[in-house]
Amino acid sequence: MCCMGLPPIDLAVFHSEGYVRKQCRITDLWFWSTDATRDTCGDTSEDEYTFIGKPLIQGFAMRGKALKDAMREAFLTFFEQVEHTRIEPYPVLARWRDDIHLTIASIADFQPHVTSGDVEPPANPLTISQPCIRLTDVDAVGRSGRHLTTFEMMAHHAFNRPNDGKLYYWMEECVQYCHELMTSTFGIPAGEITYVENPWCGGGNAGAAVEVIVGGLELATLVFMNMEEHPDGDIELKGDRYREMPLQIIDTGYGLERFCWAAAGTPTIYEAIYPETVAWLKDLSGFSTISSQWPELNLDALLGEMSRLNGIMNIEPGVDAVELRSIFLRRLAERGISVTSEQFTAITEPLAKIYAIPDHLHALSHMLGDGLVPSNSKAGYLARMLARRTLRLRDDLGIQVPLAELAQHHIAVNLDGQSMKQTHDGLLGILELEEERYGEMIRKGGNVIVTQLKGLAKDADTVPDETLFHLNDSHGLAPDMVVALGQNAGWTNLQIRTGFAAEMAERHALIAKQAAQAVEQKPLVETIPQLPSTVALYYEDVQQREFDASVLAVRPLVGEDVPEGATHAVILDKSCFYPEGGGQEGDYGLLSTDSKHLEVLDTRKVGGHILHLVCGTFETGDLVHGSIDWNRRKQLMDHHTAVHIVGGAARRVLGPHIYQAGANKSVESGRLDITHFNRLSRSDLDAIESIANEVLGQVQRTEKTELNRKDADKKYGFDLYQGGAPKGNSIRILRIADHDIQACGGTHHDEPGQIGSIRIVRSAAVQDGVERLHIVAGQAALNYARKQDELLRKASDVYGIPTHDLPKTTERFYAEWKEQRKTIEQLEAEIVRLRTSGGGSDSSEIDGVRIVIMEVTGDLKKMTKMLKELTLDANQPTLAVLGSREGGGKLMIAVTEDTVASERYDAVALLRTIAPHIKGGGGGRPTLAQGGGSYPEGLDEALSAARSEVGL
RNA sequence: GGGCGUUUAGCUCAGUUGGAAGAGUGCUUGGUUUGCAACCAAGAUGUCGUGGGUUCAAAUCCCACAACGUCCA
Repeated sequence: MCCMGLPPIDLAVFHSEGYVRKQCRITDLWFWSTDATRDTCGDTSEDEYTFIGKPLIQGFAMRGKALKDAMREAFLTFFEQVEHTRIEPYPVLARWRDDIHLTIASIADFQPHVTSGDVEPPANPLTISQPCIRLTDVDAVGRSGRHLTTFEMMAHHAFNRPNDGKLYYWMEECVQYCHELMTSTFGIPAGEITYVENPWCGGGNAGAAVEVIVGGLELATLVFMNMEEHPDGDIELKGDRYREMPLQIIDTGYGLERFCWAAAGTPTIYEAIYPETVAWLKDLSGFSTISSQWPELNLDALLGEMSRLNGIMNIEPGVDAVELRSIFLRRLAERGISVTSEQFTAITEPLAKIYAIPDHLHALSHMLGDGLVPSNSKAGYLARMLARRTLRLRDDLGIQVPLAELAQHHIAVNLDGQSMKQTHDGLLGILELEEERYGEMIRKGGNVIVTQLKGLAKDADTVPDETLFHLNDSHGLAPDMVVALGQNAGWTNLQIRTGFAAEMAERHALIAKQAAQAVEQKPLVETIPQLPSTVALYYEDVQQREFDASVLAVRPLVGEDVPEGATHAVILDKSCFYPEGGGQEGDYGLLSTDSKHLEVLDTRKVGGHILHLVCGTFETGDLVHGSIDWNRRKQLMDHHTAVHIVGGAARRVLGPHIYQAGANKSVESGRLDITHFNRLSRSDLDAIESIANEVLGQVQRTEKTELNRKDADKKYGFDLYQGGAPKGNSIRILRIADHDIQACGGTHHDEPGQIGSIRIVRSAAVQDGVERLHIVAGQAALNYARKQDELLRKASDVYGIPTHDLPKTTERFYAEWKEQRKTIEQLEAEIVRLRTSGGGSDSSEIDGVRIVIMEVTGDLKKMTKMLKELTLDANQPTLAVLGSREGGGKLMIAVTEDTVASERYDAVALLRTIAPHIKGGGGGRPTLAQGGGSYPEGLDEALSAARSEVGL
């Protein structure tokens, strides 16, 4: 993280408050402290937490939600008093971004468009308390005493543009605000604060930064982001080159929960922010009875020391648990806390789980509250992972409370009054479903484990690594679950090999790294010269079909993804050809001059230019007349507007979590992918379809407006970006009454009624948590209906019945077919019996073995049935040779097992001798051989060869 | 977005090297029992997910599709 090479941060505020600049003897970082003798920066392996049992922030006696609320309010109020505008937090699902799923910091709200300078911030300067979720340290939550997956980042931001004379404040004022907040609002003595200079870089940006350390805990970071990565940059940091950027951003982050902890002085952060849930879970899990076994043990002292130790020990992930325990025991003993290994385990293990649960519930409630649907990919997977972790923690603790009930309790206590997009019942319903699916996984897992372990000796003590990897990756069974379930199933000595967890994590990291290598796509044309952007006529009038324009450039096509026959891209000064985008396919049509007509095979967009893909060229400066294939365009518009209407209808029928996960509109049909936690039934589809068609009649006109992003966000929120995050500052918004409002660059009908009708043909699961609706509208709907009719007609014509009798008749035919097939099999067997039992020419006997050599009809399957009749009766030792002329000739030979017949005859050897007569081969077991050939005419010879072979 | 797995009787699942589709449970009938549970005996139930391919022969090998599940980004 550290990038050296920046000048010292020497501010007047430091000097006036009595701070001196020193270098840390452990980290080498420069820091400011009022204590001239201090030689560590405050955040090192030698700086212990000093606030545990001795709160450093005064005046906040409450705990839990009340503490967080008070702390947040104090922070925001302070910055409002110094001219910052308070803004509402953004969702934890970062739907305005396509590079991250979750909001990981307050600055994430303003990336990438505000931080790049393209979009105005909602206020400037501003203050916010942004709920964030980071899952990278999920393993440490509960164990370390301080890690959280979900936290609020309190912040003050300023976006300066010194070139435009817009300078709000920079380092000096920023640190001054911070210092005043810490010392006056929160009453922290200046001597307890160290300001550490530690430059920051990440995500293509960099800048000087100051960490604010209080009592060994980093409470805040102040970043002065003023550089961006650039190959020609004149500042080198950590091997990358940076240059100054026009925007200079104050990016701060104050950890709300850490402030709460420093104010409460509790042994761990969890007791400060989730005291009710922790107490409840202790109760439910019977923790108090465990800890009361040892009345001589001071639990608070133990936990406090644990947190202090955790704070200074940088525990690498994957450190062996046994080793870690011995380190802790040794160091606790050094501090005068005597605890046995048994006591340590009995107390810390359940407690770590109790602490993690409210944290996970908090993150989960935020995510689901924002309308996320759990699934097995993308952001949904993160929610499922948290839900399953919580369930396992709960099960490990032996708590028998449904997940939904835990969440309900958590929300009532910790998230009261929080506005959520998802309904309360919807959220609990999703959790019930998740618990059901988890239970199902465990149940199936038991079977899978037994099957996988079958080859393993019952007294084995380890499971092969490959088996553990496989069970984890393919069946979701974590190694410790495998061991536990395996022990129940009889492998009582099983244990997890030391160091296995770390190896599995490494292996996953390696796989992820390999997968990260992106495939670069070749551009459509080599270069586009400096030209004005093409004027898009289709926005002014979606009905316009013809236009005149002049040719600005013609470029040969080089990309691979071009329509067949297209050789060149024509760029015009204006066009009403819609280029492929937003899931809507490009227009086709014609470009012509007086002497030349070129068919437009597809239309694309590169930058601000519309590329008409044609076979042939024009001269630059030619005046062309363009006309679009209107039937195609009309159909594409039908589907596009219909997709929006169906999306709105689905939201009304299924709930607020319905979000567009993708869409495509072609001439044949429209496709809409929506997020939902269950498969859709036909009656769901019917309900959506009905509402969609009602909208066609009710909404007279669609409303198309263009807003800048700041106003669009404010007016409509982030549901606008269902079709993906748009790039520019200007956003086109399509509003279909209150039914559906989206940012969309496609072409849409002014009057929805022009679509005619909408049919939802079917739904398919494109991935877990995402349903794909296939939609036909307008002419395509009519075509679809006709095609369906035709299918029905053709099917019923086969039977010669009216179409409404089709289901009944088909059912009857199928039942009869099954029955008759059975009868035929029985009859065939009967024929064989008759031909062989009567002692006819097909059957004879040699020394107590019945010999049956005969030609039959049928394939190998039927012949097998016949052979069964002949050779399965041990009381009648038999050698049977059957031949058929089907499919090039088939031969099958069987002898009754474990009888004199099988002793005397070898079916495979006999087959090999006679098969050449039908020019074939085959094989099998000594009691059953089968083969085939390519010369059915030789069957008679083959059978007589068999006769002479056995001596008939 | 990438990886992996599963799909066989109503249900839960076996099926080894490609060579005669199985078990447990449930079901039907009969027996035993005061009744239930249990037990004994006999029996029925299969588009081996769908569609192609390889092969004399495919539940098994290959390809595509579908449904379901799972790990990771």
